[in-house]
Amino acid sequence: MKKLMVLDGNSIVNRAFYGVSQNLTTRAGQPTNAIFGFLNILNKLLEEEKPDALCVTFDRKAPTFRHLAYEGYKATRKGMPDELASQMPILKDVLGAMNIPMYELDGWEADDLLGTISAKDAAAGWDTVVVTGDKDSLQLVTDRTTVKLVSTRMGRTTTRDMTPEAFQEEYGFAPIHIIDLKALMGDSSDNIPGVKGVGEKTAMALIRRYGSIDALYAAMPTPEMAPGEPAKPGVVKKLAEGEGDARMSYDLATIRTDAPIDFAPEDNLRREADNGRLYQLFLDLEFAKLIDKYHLTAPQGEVQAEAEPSSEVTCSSEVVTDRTRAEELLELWRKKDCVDVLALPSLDVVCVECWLSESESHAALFFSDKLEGYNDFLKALFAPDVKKAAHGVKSLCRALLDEGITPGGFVFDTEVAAYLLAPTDGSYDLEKLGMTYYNHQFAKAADYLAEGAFGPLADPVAPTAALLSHCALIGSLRETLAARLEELGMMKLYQEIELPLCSVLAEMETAGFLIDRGALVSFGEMLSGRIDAAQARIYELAGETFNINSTQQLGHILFDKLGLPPVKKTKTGYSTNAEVLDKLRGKHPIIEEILDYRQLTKLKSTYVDGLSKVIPPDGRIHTSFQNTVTATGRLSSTEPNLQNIPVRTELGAELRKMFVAPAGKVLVDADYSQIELRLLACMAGDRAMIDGFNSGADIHTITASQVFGVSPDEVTPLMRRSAKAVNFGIVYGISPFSLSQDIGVTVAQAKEYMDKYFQHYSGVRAYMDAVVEQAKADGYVSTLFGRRRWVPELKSSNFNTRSFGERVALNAPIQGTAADIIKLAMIRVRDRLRAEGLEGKLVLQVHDELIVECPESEAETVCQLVEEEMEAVAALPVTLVADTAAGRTWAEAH
DNA sequence: GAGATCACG
DNA sequence: ACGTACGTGATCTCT
Repeated sequence: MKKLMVLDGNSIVNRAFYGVSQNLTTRAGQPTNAIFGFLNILNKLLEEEKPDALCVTFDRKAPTFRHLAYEGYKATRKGMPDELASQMPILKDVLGAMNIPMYELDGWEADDLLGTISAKDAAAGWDTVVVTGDKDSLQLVTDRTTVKLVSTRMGRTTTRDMTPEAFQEEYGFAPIHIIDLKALMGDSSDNIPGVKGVGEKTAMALIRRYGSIDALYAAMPTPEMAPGEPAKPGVVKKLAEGEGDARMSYDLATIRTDAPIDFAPEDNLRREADNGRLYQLFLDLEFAKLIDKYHLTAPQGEVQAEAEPSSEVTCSSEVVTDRTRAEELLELWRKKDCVDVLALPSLDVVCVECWLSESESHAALFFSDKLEGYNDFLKALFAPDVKKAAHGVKSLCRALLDEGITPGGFVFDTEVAAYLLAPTDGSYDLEKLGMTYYNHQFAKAADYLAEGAFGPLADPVAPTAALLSHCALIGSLRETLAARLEELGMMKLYQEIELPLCSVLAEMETAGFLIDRGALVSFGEMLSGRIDAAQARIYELAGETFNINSTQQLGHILFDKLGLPPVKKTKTGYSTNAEVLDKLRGKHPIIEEILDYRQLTKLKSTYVDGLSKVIPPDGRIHTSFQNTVTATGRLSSTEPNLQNIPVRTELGAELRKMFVAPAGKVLVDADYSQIELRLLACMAGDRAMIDGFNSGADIHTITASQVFGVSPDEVTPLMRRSAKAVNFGIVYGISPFSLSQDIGVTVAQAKEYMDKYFQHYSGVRAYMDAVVEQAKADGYVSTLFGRRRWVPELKSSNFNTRSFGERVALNAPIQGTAADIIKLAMIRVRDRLRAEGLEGKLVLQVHDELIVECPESEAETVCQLVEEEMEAVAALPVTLVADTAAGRTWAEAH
């Protein structure tokens, strides 16, 4: 039996577009991710299926005759984003060059073409494999036609073969009856109305039972029949009223098999690609790897020379062992706009590449043990008068500061640039960026980072080659990423915030935060005593010993042995988290003990023991600030995390007394008051909320008074608490359910609070709707400073994923703008401290809070300076307010 | 390595 | 009818 594979072109290209990194582009900025993804999927399918024939269908536009039948049909489908649209003609060129037939027809959708093709195949005695990401096509499944469902998750493509058996297994009825199912439940994405009031559950049950709507309506009761058949009376009523809708929906949901196309399966037999044309296209698309994979060769003649300009580039390199030569090179570099620098974290080895002309580059390597006066060389290279690009400027600055060198002159950071362009990608190794942006596999950094890679016993050839190629890659990325930042309007954010922040962060890390080791130790001893006591009481109450840290064992004791009612389940068993235990409070004395034990062990292991491990001899804890991690633009803090030191409970807050200033100095703590809520007011342009803030009173009380319609002095603590929960929830894209959980009221009450809230803050409601709509159209959201977050989840067909996308779209601009603002404040505070010759230095940032350590004599000046700079970052309809205080310990200053 | 829990804004 | 708040990092258990 011969087999034809037909691809639903639009569906597959969409999967590819949203499944492959948004940042795959050519050097010129033409996006190529959808094409790349499409070809990968195609290759995988060909290997899997080995079909005799192959073709692709594309949509043209919504069918006009259906518009006449039902006006709303397809009206809700949005056009594709520009980044995808620009790839479509190129993709069609590529498929053309691969000699793969394409079918598209004005007024006909891919579905109908797929239906027509599989029908004609079957008539000709062929088998068909329909490949699509769209479940609509499942009705085509027959003994002759398999539908291969493609899904792309996190760059990985998975497929599922739907045969009649597999379909029956999953749905409980035959594939053709999916039409009947849709006739009842409708399909909002295709504007098929279905029967009003009948959802998926009801429809599935009915179709499983009756098979089709014809059979269902044939079984509908006459008035004299007993109630309860074929469904509950309410449903019967809806079915009866909706019969017209059901019949019309049935027609709308039916895929046609009579599209007027000339099609014969044998016209689509696999053919060799047009080598020359495909080579040129892949070259233009910068798909070097695919050229290899398809064994394409350059066409003969002039094209070849033009196609490989890189062959004319000369790269030379040298190992510098002589001071005079080093000086000579430094002098050359001082005249350049930018040189690319790659330094090992140890600073033992440095590679600098410099373009001498358009076609000639030169790299110089420096080894600490081969160049005399190496430290002076580093000092000169990293001075402000040599303009440099590097990958990970913050870490490099930190390493230099630790060597006593004050660095400057960084004009580009490829890591930070790549992060701004794709803040959800997670990591930005040079090797990975080489693949993302140039589709080329570079050597691994591990080759030169390995212990002793350049040691006396090692063969330096491989690590040196890797080092040189990465250094050159920094140069290429610098241009590619700069063009992209410019194009997306992020250059200012990059140059004025992210890049200067690198050295500020490095200084903060180097400064560190002094900790009172003695106090920490005795706090730990106290905790140990209380933990032992709590543990003994728990064993006593449980009647046996067990590992309290194991949720599994704890769940067994609580719910099986002691018979307490399980409140919630997790994937792996009973849930025993604080929320659950809180609900069980009073039901058994062991609960209180466990909560207590949890708090104590958390403090001991994460904080006392955790922090003790990272206190160096100088007594100062040096955290690492991560500036390329969060999706929103915030910083994070690791090894240790100083951004989650306890404060909310009395015992936990004890820890903040151990973060101290040295003798003669104090800590100045400044935090933004309600910055996210203020930003929400500004970005939404909500008059009521703006006025609320500008009145200077407490925002939660104001909100409560407006929402509950009482004067501010009549607001009860409960009213304020509810208003506060709504205020916070709004920023996260809350639902009434979660709000009700949070403040312990019914869902209905929570909904009422939210309705009232939106009545009074109508601008906030309008803003929330607008921001989500905009995000759906653009594929991203942005902050006031232009930082972007891509939100591909909004396109998901999965309700939960899509809802998550909506909440992200609401939250990211607010959280991200706050992050932009405090970053700018950090730069200005550092610059002012320096300009005014003060000794004070930043030691910590905790999202909306800055901590400066300074001499007692500077305390007042620094308080004022920090407050001024933090408040002056942005002039907005609601003024930014920062509260400051000074103290000997963090607890005292906060 | 994944999942559960809990510390922070 | 769904499933239920955004962003992080560290520690512990268990497979």
